[in-house]
Amino acid sequence: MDTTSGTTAFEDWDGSIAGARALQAALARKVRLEDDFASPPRLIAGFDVGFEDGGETTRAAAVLLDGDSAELRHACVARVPTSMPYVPGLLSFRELPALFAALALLPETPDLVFVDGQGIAHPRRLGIAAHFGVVTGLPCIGVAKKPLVGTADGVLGDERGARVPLRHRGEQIGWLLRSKPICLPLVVSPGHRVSMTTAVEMTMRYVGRYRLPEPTRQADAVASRRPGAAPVV
DNA sequence: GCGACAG
DNA sequence: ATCTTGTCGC
Repeated sequence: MDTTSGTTAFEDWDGSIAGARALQAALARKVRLEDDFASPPRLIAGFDVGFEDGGETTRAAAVLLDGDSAELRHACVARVPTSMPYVPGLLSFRELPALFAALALLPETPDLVFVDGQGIAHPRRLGIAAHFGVVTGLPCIGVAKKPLVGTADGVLGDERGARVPLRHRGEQIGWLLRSKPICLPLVVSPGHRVSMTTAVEMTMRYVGRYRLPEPTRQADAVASRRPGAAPVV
């Protein structure tokens, strides 16, 4: 895949909002929800996006962590001109170009990827994590801080690891996961080549002492330029 | 028609 | 997402 143009994922897109929704519906059919990745993963990755210049520049962070120890192995940042405004439901059209640029900077291909945002927990089942997975072919999991659509199927427990299905139009599209006591639950959903059950289990597997799982937390720190973030190479 | 709405 | 200080408490 050519990750330099920044438009690779949208070759069939006519540029319209209706066209974007149609493309999502078509790509959603290519999402695979069966586990299909090296398990246990040897190398995992985290992706997140931030902005500069009042939004004119999109900054994407990609980090690589050891799949066993969760130790940080690599961190990089890519910058691309922002090409679209934020439209609820069409986030991937705004942020994917930067994510592809960041992916191209990684020295190795991860076995499993965590993206900040929804997987299939989306109106047309193609949140940014699912879109990224289908286009790159990489196993992906979406970890969002709040839901876009869907309602909790039951009452979420207070203890660490408690989870409840997130449903939409009669089907489970993800989970509400209490990764840490007292904190608001995370919204976890499969993106591509990962099952519903494995999506939550892998997420909890990499949750340390913070609300976000390490891959996403590290990428978030780099993308948001927080002090203490991993030095970018 | 009204309200909601990942980042 | 981003703009921003202090403050309360598991």
